[in-house]
Amino acid sequence: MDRKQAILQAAIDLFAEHGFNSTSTAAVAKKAGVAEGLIFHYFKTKKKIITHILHRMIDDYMQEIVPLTQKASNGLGAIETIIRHHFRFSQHRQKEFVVLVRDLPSELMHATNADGQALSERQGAYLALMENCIERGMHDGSIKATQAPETAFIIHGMLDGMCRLTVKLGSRAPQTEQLEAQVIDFCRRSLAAEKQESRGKP
Amino acid sequence: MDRKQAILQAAIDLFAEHGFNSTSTAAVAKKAGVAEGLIFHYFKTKKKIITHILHRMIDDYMQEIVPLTQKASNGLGAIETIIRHHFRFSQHRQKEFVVLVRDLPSELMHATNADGQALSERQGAYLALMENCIERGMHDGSIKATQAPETAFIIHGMLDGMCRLTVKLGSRAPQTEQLEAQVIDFCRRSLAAEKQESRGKP
Amino acid sequence: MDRKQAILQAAIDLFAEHGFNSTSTAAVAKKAGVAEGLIFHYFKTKKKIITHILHRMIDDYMQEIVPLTQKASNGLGAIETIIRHHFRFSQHRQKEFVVLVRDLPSELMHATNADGQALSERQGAYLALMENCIERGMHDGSIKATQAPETAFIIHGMLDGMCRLTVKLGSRAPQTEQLEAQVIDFCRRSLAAEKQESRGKP
Amino acid sequence: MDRKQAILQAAIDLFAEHGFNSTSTAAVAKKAGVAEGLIFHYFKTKKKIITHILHRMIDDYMQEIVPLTQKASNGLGAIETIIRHHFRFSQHRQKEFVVLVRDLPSELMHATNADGQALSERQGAYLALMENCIERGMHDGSIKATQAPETAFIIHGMLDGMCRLTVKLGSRAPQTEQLEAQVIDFCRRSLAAEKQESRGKP
DNA sequence: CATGAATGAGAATTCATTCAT
DNA sequence: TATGAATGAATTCTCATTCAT
Repeated sequence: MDRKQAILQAAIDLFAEHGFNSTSTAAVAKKAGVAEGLIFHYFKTKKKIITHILHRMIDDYMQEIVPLTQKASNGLGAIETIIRHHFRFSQHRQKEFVVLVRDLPSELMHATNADGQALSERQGAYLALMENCIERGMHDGSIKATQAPETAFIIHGMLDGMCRLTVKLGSRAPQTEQLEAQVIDFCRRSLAAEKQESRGKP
Repeated sequence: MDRKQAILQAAIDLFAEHGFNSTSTAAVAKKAGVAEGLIFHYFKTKKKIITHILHRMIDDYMQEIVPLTQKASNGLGAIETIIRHHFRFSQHRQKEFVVLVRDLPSELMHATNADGQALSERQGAYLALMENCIERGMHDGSIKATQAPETAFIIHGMLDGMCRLTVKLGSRAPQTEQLEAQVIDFCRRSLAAEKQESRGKP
Repeated sequence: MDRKQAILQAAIDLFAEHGFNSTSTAAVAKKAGVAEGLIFHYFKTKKKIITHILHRMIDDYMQEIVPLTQKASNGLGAIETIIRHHFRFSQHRQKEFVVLVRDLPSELMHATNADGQALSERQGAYLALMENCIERGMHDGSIKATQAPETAFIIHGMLDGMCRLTVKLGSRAPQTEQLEAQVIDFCRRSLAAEKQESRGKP
Repeated sequence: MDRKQAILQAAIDLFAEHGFNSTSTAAVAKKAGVAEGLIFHYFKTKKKIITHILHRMIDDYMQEIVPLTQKASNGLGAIETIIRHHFRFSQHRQKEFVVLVRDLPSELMHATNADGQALSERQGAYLALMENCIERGMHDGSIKATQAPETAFIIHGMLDGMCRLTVKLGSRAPQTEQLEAQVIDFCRRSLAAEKQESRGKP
């Protein structure tokens, strides 16, 4: 009902399908059923439409994930929680996620403007969260000794990269459920601390 | 000297710096020191410039990596080789790699056109190579039992995703050398088969 | 005053003088005193400008001619009416007529696109009207027995061809009034049924 | 074999199919199997290709038709000969004829340049020939009293206009043979002098 | 005679954005 | 808040023509 929401939804649909650059504000207006001028009344520029979408999504993501990691029993569990949540979220808000992986880098993330900086910060917050979980795991003994920043970088890259691959490959990408299980297994094996008591014992 | 190469080099530089969409053919021509028309004389369309660049790079990549994996002593070693080669190659042909991770997905990989399809195929070939190495590792006992396609997808996603993150984060990304070591360790731990001596014991 | 009409008028003038292909949209905009973009705001493509002009003219033509033929006392009179109206109309809307005979065939009438098809249909309607008049004349005894489609084709070709010749020859073409009289005479002699007094005699 | 002829033939084919303006010299060169530069070696400009084609065709036309009209038994027969020859010629050299009716007027016949003038002259010669035949017919009693220039204009327009209509309508145009018979009948009835003595006599 | 690389002047379109209503 | 006419700069691409080889 809200015209502003109609614009946002139309933008998400079109950006996901054709990409940010290939979607004109005229097309968004038409799909939303409003005059083109109204878009600029609400958002000032075209770029601010997509940054609005992405900010909102990332904020929602973080707001959900932070308490979840806190509830996790230990650091390794928190990482697993992050992965599980990532899959659930990227399913649930699929189109917005496609917008994110399609168009984030191309020209938005040049930290020269305020919007780019805001996105950079959120990116950094996400990496920091993961680092914290890893460090927590090293303290509580669930995660083996490792370099937290690099490891966070690896896992973040993995999740992001798989999203892009999924978009690229379309139907030729693996099934989500099986993939999720494999990813958790893959990371668990890498991260889990050795259970030393079993070795030492006769 | 060769005008065609000059155009390609200018395109790589500019696409890497500003992105494909934000680079005009006029800018490429100017940087290459040729008339704009010459670009179309050689490449017909703007899109064909970038696909030419990417095809060439991916072909070089594959031509190098395939023999290297064959020389590896076992499947796990082959995967390690792929990862090492990936880091070396992405350093060596940095700008082209940036072009790849910035702009590949956005509108090029819609398999509706011939160029998009060619890129899809190469993508598939790369995944297939990785799958083969994983299966080889499962046969020779170096890699634990796992689902090859999903695992290949994970590692491919990881390598690709880290490249993008590197571009996004710029100087805030981890050092390449340390990252490479961590990635290899991360994957080895996940993939390596359990040591068999424990099993053999009574 | 109306910007759209200004564009149309400028287009008619320029298309008539230089031909469709040799007239740039920039020239039309300049002559109309509007920004070039406005042309595309209203007409989407350059081709649609000319098809709009021609559709409008042909529709006006048909709307005028159909009732006139109905008022004619017999079939032969209807044909004469068509010819007279043709001359009047082509004088009155001279420039549009020049656009029609200059540029209609070249690339517009390829029935591959919607615009071309619409023009084709109108062409067909005009031929059908003439055929009807001829058949009507054969029924009411004013026109001799003949093949209506071929005869319609001949007269249509004649009117169209003379227009083109007029454009080509410029001042060396015959005077309109004398030509009109001659054309009517030419067609009357061809079409008129034999005088009946010889039949009526004992 | 002759490269020049190959260029001409390729040009005729392409101009007939796509029109003069929509055919690039590159396309002509490709179809002719020669380098683009060679076209300009032989013809200097693109326009001169089409004028060469049309001049040659019109000259051939006139060279054939003049002796034929001289052989005709009277003026009316000469006109019939012209019409018959027109149909035969336009069948025999169909593609060149299509080039003529498609593209002649649009921009070539501006008598501002030498080529345009040459075409104008040939046009005039053709009209003069027809006028002569009509006057001859009026002298020898085969053609009724009429204005020769206007009548020549009508018949020329008719033949030209039907050609264009044929191109426009494609398969929906009448069959050539039936059309030819009708056209001759149409013109004969208009032109033929009344045979008054035969009626009056017992 | 023959090539085809190279040019550069347009051409049609697109589109984000502004602004009067 | 809402419209959509209007702008004008930018963009990709076309193409006849030239020229060194």
